Amino acid sequence: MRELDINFPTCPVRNILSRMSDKWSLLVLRALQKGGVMRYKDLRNAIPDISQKMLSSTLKRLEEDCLINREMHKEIPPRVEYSLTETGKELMPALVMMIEWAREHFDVITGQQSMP
Amino acid sequence: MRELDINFPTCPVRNILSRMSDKWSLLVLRALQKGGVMRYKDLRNAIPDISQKMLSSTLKRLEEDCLINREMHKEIPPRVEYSLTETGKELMPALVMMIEWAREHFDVITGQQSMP
DNA sequence: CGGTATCCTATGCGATACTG
DNA sequence: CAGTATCGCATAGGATACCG
Repeated sequence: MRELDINFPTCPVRNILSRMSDKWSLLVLRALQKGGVMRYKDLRNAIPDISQKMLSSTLKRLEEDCLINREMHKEIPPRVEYSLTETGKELMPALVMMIEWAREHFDVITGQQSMP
Repeated sequence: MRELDINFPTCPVRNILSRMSDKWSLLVLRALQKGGVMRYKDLRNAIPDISQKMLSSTLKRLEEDCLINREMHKEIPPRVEYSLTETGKELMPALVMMIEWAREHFDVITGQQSMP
């Protein structure tokens, strides 16, 4: 019951929200939820317009934040598999709710003005 | 059952998520959920480190997206009240879930590395 | 295949000053 | 009180080339 801390970066809400507020993280998480265990290339196919650079850095960030697992198989050619961690999976209900909400209200939200 | 559209900006999920992925929108929505009807100054107090410029532009964007109401009372001095629309309120369960998740997993997520 | 490294630019955002 | 207007910068992110 400490509703006190509203300062960034110690406030959990501020801190975590700031990690989600980038262009690709949520989309990568969603792709992994739908795809299960996925390779780097699978993720590029799932999100065609993400650049290599951004996919790499997003994956690294998510791994550091313990939201995804990265399993490296030392073969030739190399094979790397990504999947959600338990922590990551526990975020999914909230993310799915946001996505459902987005689908339901898309027309209202985008109706009045244009998205550049 | 059209799971096909993954292109921005026509994909509802891509489109809506991109609107949420800024520094302040979710925090403003959360403040309005906790505070109910709030004036401009109330919001500045609730989020002390937001600049006037960003609060203004965030509010304008949220209003255009039909997530908040802006009610202008033509008095002197002026009084402007902000509140969540029905559409905005319907997003709250998902946002609250994300916040709960953030609180529960804050330690795990921030444990390994430092947040600059 | 699964990435880095480098360069470059658009823009999100903050600070400050001003206004009806 | 509730905002604009203006300036300036840091950085998120794209394009391209290269690597083990």
